[in-house]
Amino acid sequence: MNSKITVMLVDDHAVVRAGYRLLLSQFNRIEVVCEAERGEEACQYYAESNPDVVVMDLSMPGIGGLAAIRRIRARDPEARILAFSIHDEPVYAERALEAGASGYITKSCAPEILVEAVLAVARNEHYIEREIAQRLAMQKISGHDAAANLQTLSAREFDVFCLLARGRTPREIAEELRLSYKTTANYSTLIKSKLGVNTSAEMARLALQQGIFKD
Amino acid sequence: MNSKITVMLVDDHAVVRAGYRLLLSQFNRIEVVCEAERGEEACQYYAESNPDVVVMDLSMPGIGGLAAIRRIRARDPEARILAFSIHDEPVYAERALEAGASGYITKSCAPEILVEAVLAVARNEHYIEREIAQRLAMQKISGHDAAANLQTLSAREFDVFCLLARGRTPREIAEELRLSYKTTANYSTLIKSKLGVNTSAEMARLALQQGIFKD
DNA sequence: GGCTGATTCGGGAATAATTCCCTATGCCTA
DNA sequence: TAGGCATAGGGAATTATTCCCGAATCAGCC
Repeated sequence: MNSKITVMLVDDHAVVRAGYRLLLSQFNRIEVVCEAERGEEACQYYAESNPDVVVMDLSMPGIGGLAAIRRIRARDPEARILAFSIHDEPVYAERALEAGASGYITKSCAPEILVEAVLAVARNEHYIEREIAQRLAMQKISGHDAAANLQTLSAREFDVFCLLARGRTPREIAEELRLSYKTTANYSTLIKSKLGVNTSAEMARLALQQGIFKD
Repeated sequence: MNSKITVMLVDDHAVVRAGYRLLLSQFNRIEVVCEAERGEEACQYYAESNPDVVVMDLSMPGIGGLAAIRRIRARDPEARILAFSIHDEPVYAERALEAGASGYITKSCAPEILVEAVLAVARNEHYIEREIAQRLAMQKISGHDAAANLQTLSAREFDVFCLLARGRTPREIAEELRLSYKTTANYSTLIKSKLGVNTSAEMARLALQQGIFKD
């Protein structure tokens, strides 16, 4: 394999894409052969241009980056995809790798890291940004994944969860459910710990993501 | 003025900055003379290198892009600043222009638009991305109510609001924005009172309703 | 029946967060 | 140049949160 590493860029921001293209093109072992700005396009173009490496942004309109990763990998289990995201929360890396990405780096990284990661993924290696990898490892030990853990809530816990997510305070909930304020306060702590969140704002977002409320 | 247009890039993502530099450097009328990765740096470097145009990302740690715009304009009312943001919600454009930016474009735009905008701002013109301008205009006409309370927040208050709504605690926000924990705690109370909410969960729902986050 | 385990409910006490009030600085405008 | 905001934070009283604990209830199951 003496030929160049061919790369497809997937990012909904055209300027950003143009920047990466220039950045990668400085290395003559790398050639950007294709760009896509949405997940659907990425799947289609992948089949056509069959690049060695896909550099995939995760947050895009339409089917997101994760779905695109899954779809590409379903058709070609050998596909090597580098997730390139603005999010430095380990949960995003987790999802990307589960979906079939070979690597995960954030846009906060140094330019060299992007190149390094592309080369690593092209060599069929995994590449996860150092800091994220560490935080992921820490989480694995204490193990929590909020959405999955929603199911672990008991009936009563779920009642309290809904009200907390809707913006009620433990005091108000106690009155509404005719419980002691101590009870709801204790539930609040317990629920947060079960879901692996720190604030009621996170509960609200979780509830909305899970479609527990209509608005 | 036959000389080049000098540009300072401000963005906390090093890769992204490197990409823009390459992108802009393709046009020989433009020269990137300076980069900064935080608002504080931007203010300092502006005074030193005195560029024709500042391309400023809005979301950065420390003093955000808005504060940096304000600070630079306070010292040099002639400063020409192009806000360059990932947010396509009109409220962000509004705030940037209020702060003294001459233009507002998003990272979703085509590469040519960035160059076009830089050139326009250098000519002392205003440049607002078409779609954003239209949506801003529509909002002005229909005089939005729900967002009315949000508009009463000051720039800094809005920063803190966004982070609270995203589930950060005042402690975390203090660290992120390099403020005293007392300050963010006080802001938290003030914001809740201004918005007429009691909990961070309500803030999260408000923010989602207003489309301040996409997920 | 009696045993086990989960769920529900709440008290006590230490710790942390929230709130209200106040100060101080810088900047902007009248 | 005085007044008004926006910003930043200290002090102190009040509340909330958290962790640890005990008790009742109810289920299923030898």
